[in-house]
Amino acid sequence: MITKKFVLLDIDYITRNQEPVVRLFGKLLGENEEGHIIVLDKSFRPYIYVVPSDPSHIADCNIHLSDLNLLSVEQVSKNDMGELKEVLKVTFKHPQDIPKLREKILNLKSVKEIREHDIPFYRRYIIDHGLFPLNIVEVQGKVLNSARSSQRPPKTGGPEKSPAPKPCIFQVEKSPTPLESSLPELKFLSFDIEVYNPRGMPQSDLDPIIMISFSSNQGFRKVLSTKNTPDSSDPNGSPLDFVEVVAHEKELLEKFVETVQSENPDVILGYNSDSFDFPYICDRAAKLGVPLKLGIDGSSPKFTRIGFSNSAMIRGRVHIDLYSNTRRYMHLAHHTLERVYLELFGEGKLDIPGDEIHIYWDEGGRRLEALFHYSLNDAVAVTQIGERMLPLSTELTRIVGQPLFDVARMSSGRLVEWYLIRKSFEQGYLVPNKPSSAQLTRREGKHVVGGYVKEPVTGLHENIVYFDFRSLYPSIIISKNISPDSLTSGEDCHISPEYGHKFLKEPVGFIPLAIGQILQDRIKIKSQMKESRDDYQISVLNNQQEALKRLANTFYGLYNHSTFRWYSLKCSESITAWGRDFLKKTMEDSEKQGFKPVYADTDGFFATYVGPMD
DNA sequence: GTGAACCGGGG
DNA sequence: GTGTACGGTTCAC
Repeated sequence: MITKKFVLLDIDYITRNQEPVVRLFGKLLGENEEGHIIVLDKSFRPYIYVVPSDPSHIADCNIHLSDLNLLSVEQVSKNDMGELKEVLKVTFKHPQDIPKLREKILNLKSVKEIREHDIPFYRRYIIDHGLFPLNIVEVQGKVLNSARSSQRPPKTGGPEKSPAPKPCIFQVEKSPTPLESSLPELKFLSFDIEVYNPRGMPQSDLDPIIMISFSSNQGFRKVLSTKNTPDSSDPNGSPLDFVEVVAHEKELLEKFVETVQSENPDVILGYNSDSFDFPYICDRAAKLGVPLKLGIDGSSPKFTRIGFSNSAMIRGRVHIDLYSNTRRYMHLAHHTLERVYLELFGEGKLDIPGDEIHIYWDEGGRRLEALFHYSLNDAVAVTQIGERMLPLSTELTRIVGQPLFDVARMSSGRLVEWYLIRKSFEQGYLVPNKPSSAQLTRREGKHVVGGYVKEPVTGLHENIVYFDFRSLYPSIIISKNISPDSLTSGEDCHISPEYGHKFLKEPVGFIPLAIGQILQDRIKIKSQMKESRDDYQISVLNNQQEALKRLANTFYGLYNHSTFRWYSLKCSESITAWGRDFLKKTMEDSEKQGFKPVYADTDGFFATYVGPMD
């Protein structure tokens, strides 16, 4: 058996002989290795948990299940909200059997509820195998094809470029194992398209793509264009060395594909590329008959629905639309590429008004040259923004353990949820179900009293100090053991102010345990940062601790998010009650120390220092 | 005031 | 795809 090591970039499954085959896509590591690997694993099957109506007659439940076309049913013990339960682990032949059969199973009289029936198969796979995307994975098995073919499509002119090696296809024979992780450098390629738009916003059935520009984090820069500036002796050359002229739009798209293949990036970056660039490219390529073999497996982009919008997936690579990141993490009124660039780098970006692009194009000469610069500049700006924003997403990926593609598109609440789903697996807990629409309506109707507000004392205050409580909420959850599985009606417990909700002192609840681990990891990383002398390592560690901080601070508030699987009104009310209690008590204490609070709102308060009282 | 509808960003 | 965002603002009554 051969061993291969790679960085896990992407995961999916395909169906072969009606059976699921998981594919792990990675960037190869190690001596004499380059390029990408596709690992095939045929050994994993989907499953759900079934909670019986009558635990003492769990065998009846098993009999009823045997009528369905299942692979196996097995009795297991799981912790459900602090209570140990005997449940059935029901294994199916194919992931798509689950939506087909779960209603039938739920409707069986002997079945009380079904759990973990909505975990996508690829996510289940990496959780159950202990794999983390962007970490190093080792597999043992055999190479199915290691073709290092140097064939390339017929040349259409332009500078010579070495083709990327074809991916190594590998059959797993032993379960993949994660290795000690360090983050290998990822190659990313940004791109941006320009479209001829005499009627305002372009329409993909009418308006051609005229330019595509590229920028990588390894210095590659290029603009492909279907028009040249006239002041060049060579009709195919250009006075600008980064411009490559092609004959027509079809060739432009073919060159686009070739460039992605030869640059062979791990990550593809765009700005609004989920809803503009990729849909537009796909429409034009379909119209002109250009195969968009952008994926590692030669596949074309696929669009997956996330909410009401689509996301473009390039299989085996990671396509990230930085617009979603800037909207999530930068609090600006607008998130145009120009505005975001200004905010991050403090300088303006070369800009051409969108509706004038066709004018610059038609006019040619200096105007066209400006358009070349503008287009390249956009791609370069995307690379720079990526270099600034991605480290947080890559570390969140390695902590939460979901693919970078998903992590880059998830709210921090969802990140926490997937972090907890993995923790549930590790600790033998059953994951709570997503709320039904009826539960959602009920939850949305309930409102929790917010934080304490002290109206500001008017006037100009000097010697202002701010007492910040935001970071205190995680500590409240831990110190009061606020967790749905800790709720009790017994004795010897933490009792929340105002509401009197009771929480067990022991054992540590599922959520407080998770937050505790996050905070401990963060402390450990911070001390490693102090010891390290390696700048790259320090920056990675810093991103890790930032990611952990983000996760820890997200927990507060989640108990009151209607879609959160661990939603709990009692937990939510108790946090704010203890929060108000702490805030008021600390304000009182501060007055004893010579401070005078002038304004307070939920997370903290402002005070002036007036000197010690006599 | 309140709930529904719309919008973002891209050329 | 073991699927269906989100939060802020404006609109219509």
